[in-house]
Amino acid sequence: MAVTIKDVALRARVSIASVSRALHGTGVVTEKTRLRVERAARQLRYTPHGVARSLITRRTNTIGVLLPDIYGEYFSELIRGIDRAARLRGLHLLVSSSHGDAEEASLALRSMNGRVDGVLVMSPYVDAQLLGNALPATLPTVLLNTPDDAARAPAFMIDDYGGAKAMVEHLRGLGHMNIAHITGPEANYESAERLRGFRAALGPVRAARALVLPGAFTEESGYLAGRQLAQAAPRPDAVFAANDVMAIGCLFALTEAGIRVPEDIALAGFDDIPIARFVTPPLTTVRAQTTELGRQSLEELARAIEAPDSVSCMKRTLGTQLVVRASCGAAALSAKRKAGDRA
Amino acid sequence: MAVTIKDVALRARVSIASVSRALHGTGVVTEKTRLRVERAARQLRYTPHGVARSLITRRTNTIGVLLPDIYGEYFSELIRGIDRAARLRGLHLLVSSSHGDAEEASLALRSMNGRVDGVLVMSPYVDAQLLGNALPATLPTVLLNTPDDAARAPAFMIDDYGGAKAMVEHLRGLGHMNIAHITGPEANYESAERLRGFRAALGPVRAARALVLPGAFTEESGYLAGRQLAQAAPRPDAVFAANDVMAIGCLFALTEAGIRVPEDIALAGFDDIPIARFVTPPLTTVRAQTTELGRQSLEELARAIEAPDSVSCMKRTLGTQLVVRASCGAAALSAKRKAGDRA
DNA sequence: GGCACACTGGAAAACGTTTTCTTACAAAAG
DNA sequence: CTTTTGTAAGAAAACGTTTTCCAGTGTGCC
Repeated sequence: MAVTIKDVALRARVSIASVSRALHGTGVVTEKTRLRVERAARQLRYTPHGVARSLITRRTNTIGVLLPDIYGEYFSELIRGIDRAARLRGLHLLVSSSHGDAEEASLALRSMNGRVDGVLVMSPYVDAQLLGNALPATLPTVLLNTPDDAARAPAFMIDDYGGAKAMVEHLRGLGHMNIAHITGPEANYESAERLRGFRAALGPVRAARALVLPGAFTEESGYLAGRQLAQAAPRPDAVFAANDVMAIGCLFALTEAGIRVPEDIALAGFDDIPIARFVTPPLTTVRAQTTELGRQSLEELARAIEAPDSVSCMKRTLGTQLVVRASCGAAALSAKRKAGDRA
Repeated sequence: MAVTIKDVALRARVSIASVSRALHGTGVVTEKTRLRVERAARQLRYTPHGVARSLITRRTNTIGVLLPDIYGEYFSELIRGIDRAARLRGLHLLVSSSHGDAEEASLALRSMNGRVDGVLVMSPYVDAQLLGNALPATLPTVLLNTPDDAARAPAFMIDDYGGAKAMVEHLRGLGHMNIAHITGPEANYESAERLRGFRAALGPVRAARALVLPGAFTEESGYLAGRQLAQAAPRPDAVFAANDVMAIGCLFALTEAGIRVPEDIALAGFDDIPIARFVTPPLTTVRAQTTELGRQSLEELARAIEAPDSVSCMKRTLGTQLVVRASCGAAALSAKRKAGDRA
């Protein structure tokens, strides 16, 4: 049986109230009793029972994090941002991932009820509407990259559309005429937005003719798409993959097939994961502020928890940045950038 | 104010006890009252308060995960293994990372007290002894890759020593005489074990002469080591990096310096992260069963929670596997393997 | 020396559940 | 018709804390 506050009180020969006061620093206690309590607590190795504590204080110091997946560098970066900000505020993270459908996500959300002070929800597959029913209206919530029309919670987004558009425009500016696209998973919101940006940059006519290969945000799917590209006739002169890991998988398939990047075909990705600059050739990509997205959304959530009244339901879109490296064939520019890039 | 069981009881005109019985399926209730309760619960959107629930049931269905870091593909893989197994068992994950010193880790552990049913601790920097004081003796614990002499908890390890030794022996077998090593962080247990394996494979004389470059398990540190290697005279004919991301950083630096891999210098890593096979040339590495490590340790913890008496303090070492790809220069063998590798 | 006052520490309520114990009621058996 | 048995539902205890309220003690002032 674990040692409770009662045991400490018994040993220190004081009431449990005094133990609480002495250990927690709150309330006034005599120096003498404080020492007695502290000694007893130390001897018994007493640690307050977190659950009992939060039941009465109505604070768990924990925030729930609902993610579609947890796998790969992208989520690693995101969680890092969340984790850092949480640590800074003394908050813990209750994570829950792999939520294919609304049913599962809803269940996970319900089971978090009363165990967290707020939730951070990233649900690119499921509309926020459906999730709404799962969580009590009072629970502070912040959405990440989640399609939500009737925003009833603050939401943070990456400018998937704008980033993709800018990248494709950049490729066009380099003289590439025939640009292919490797998409993300079908029902994914971000994936759809990036595809939309791709199409917008091409214009309706070219977009209709463009080669669009289905991917799944995985190295494997990028590799398979790369193999298809290697055999395509006519072969596109540029490929824009919806994320970096697919771009890297694709790069490998192309290299394997003897197709040179960027000489024979230009390549670009999205996200700027850390490894992107370390592949050969270094990957031109769209920098999404993934860590920052995690950080900001947690900060906003923390604010919402502190002051539930001032919740603003604002929607904030984080801008992206074109990162030109060698893989797109903008050689001169790339060389110049690269020097500063690692400084 | 959130809706509680009392509100449901009031609305359904039954006692709170009946509400609990009706909703939870336990105990006997009349069909009529069950329906009444269910209707009331639905109308009020009642969700049980997790904290209150676990206070009385003495079950949180949550396990604490203490990691030194959360960043990068390695941890991503590890967490994936843990997460999957946890999901299968209906367990939640309370993660806590970035624990440089024993103080921090100890604090994190204490704050988990009473909020988790057990803890999974990976602490390659801090001896388990020091951690011991932080957690109540009764709390089920499983250690991962943590140095622990007086094992008082089940422990799972990767065979860092054996894997490194096998790899270096492989490199020697290919005819490489002068093999360099890029280490992990200084105080890290796994890093030390891999270095030990490296030295053992070389033998004392060669080991003393070998070039050992300090790294930090990051792409950046691998890149910097690669730059040093490029300028080293005499240049080693093989490099064994203590993990894959450093190997990839190193590969980039070498390529950048016009040094060909594997023609001019052979390269090998450790971990077999997913991206390893997609760099050019594909990376020869030691496959550590990272996901499996996560899975097995969680399963063991779950067992320990179910049956606290049968806790065996066993120490289990997961074997590694040599994955020969092109980067080490074993071209013929590599080609053969590669075909099956992706099948 | 007596009274007010400051201050310390204890008793008890509260948090939202689950579960045990008890009660009430109905049906069956004598 | 009375007693027993069985079942359903309510009352209350329990989980381990924090915190409010109150009592008791000692000190300072008149």
